[in-house]
Amino acid sequence: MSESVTTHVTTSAPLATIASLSAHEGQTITLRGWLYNLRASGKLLFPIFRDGTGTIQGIVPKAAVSEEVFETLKNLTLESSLTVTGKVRADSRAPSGFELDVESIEVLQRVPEDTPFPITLKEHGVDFLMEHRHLWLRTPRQSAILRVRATIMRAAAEYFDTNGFIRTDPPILTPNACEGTSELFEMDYFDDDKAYLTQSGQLYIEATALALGKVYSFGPTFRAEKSKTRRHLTEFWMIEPEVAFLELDGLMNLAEGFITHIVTRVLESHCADLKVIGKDIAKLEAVVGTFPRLSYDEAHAMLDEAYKAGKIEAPHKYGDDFGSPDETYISSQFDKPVMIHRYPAAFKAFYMQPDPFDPTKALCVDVLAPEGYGEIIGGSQRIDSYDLLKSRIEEHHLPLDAFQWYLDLRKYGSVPHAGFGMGIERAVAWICGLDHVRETIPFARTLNRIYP
RNA sequence: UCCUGAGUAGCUCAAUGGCAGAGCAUUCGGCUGUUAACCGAAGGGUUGUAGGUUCGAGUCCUACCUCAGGAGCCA
Repeated sequence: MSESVTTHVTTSAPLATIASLSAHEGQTITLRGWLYNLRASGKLLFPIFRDGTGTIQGIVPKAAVSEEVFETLKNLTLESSLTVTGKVRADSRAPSGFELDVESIEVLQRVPEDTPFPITLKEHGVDFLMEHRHLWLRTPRQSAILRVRATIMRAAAEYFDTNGFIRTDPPILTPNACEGTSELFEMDYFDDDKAYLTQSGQLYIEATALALGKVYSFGPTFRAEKSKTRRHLTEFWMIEPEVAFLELDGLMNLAEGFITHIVTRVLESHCADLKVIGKDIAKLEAVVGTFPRLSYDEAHAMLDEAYKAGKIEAPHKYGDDFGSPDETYISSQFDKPVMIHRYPAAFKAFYMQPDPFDPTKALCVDVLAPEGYGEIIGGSQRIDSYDLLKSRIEEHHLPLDAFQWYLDLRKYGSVPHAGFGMGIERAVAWICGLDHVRETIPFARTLNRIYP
């Protein structure tokens, strides 16, 4: 069983973090963290410590420390918590450029031998790793991903905050099934009522946009889709701007500036993390700038040519939505995100404004991430006519009384307005170059897993 | 919901229908510059579950369970 935790620290050396060690060269400092790995070569030990900011290798020659310190470290188990004091020394042999000449160590909690830390440095299967997600998070790659995620979320909010947007978060609990109940999580809401977890705050932020002009929301959303792919979670985070007096072209400019800002921020401070994760930084550097814009018709023509040239297996039928292989082909033709606009209105959401030049098309845009990561942004200009919106609600057999408040927005000073939503996890998967969105969030919720 | 694949030691995987194996992890021993260290040794098994075929099943058959990848749908 586990030994007791002691928190007293007997050293007088100043505390430091591993990420800041370059500023402490030649100094004796104390780190608080965990034992990440331990190699031994007779009377010389090479413990690797981690503290959440990085890892550092310690050097422990038997002759240089007390018998107690040497024996304690020699027999220490992986992921035991500790404080370690030593002198920071530059060393060209070290991956980070620095090593720690250990002077003393204090163990807070020693991991028992009979229950060793389950995540080893060797490979593991997906099921095992997800079952131990709470411990998997400690590995350098997973920690790096979460640091990049935090920057992406901060940069996303920052872009709107510094451009005159007001954050107005919509409710998580919603009263009615807006677009069909099959993909909604349902729950009891007192007495005889039902409530549903939100699958998008869009309708609500249309209301706040008409109150405040430029708004955005940022929070978790839920979809009970029985999707089992590398791009799907049942709970994911979405950031959604909504702007009064904005039309489709302006919306595409907004999306372009938004993504460019996020990528720029990640490149500014996460090259080391991206290297640990294994992402090709050059591919991210190519993203900054203007993005190609294709109409649905142009994208269809591109797929048509690709099929005739034998580059894709199945032909794309004009009038149908693009499938996953179609999107992958289109995005592979560019090294930047691609914006595809003006899809046929027939398979798009009821609230999308028709194109005045071709009412069979909707004024909408999807942004496809490079490298086959699929749709990261979906947005549109919204219908601003009361009569048109009402008839669309009826055509889609949606309950009119549930949308009365939404129709009110077209009754009291309606204006053109537009917005989009970006799924954070897909953006993180693309920017980090991950195989699956389950690694982009601390605890992924998927079709088959809700533990831990 | 549909299609495909996989379940064997704590983990990752081997094993023509014929003795249950390896690497890593753990424990013990060795090694003063290791980078997933290395070398030697030990312990560790209800082969996903239930039935069936067979002299004999991890292996073949049936059903079920779990997981993974994909399709559809979506961010």
